[in-house]
Amino acid sequence: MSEADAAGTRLSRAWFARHALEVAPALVGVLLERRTPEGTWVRARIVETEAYTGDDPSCHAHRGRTARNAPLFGPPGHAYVYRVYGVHWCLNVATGPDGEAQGVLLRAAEPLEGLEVLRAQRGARTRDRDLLRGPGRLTQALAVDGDHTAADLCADDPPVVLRDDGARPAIVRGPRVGVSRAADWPWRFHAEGSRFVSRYARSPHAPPPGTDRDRAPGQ
DNA sequence: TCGCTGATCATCT
DNA sequence: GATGATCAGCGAA
Repeated sequence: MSEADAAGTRLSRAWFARHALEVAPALVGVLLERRTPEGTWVRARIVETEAYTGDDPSCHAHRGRTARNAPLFGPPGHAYVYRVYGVHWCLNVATGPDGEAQGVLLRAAEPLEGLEVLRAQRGARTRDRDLLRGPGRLTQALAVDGDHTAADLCADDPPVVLRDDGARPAIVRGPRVGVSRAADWPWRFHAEGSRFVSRYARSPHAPPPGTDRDRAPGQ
């Protein structure tokens, strides 16, 4: 299947120029596509996302703009890729108005096409369920790394294509995974019943549930 | 399937 | 110098 054969419409910059809490659930069910160097396509359906904003103590941009987090400030629709634990990469998409720090982390996806390509990246023995289950696994399988930060995903030939084919899975909302601050904010969204959603793990550094002093604003 | 542990380094204080 | 928006591998249940 070529890009021209793909059903649905690519997500526009205007689509991303909304609040992260609106974009994050809307991204669940969206197609995530990556063209290999050989010209074949890998396709997956996003099943899990998390929202981050500058008001949020766990957001990288909470303390202001730095060289690393600059892509989070926009323009919307640009990638923010960062290294975590010195080992893995995480892929975000900037959202909200240009100049405001907001983004959505892509945490997990269900592989649809090009499974052999994903296995080549992740290891031949990797179970299908684990190919894209988790933000670090997702970037490894799709060969996304720091070279892609600040890339415009709404451009003509982006490294990663986001496409809406009309799928509207039921969405579950809950606390985010692995964050040590604002751990109780229900800013994680995932497809109900999906086997490809990452396992929920509260950060070992997070305070006990219910003790966060900051409450999620307006939610 | 769950819980635990070490790996490993860019970024920021 | 401390700290993670994580993962693989292991043993236990």
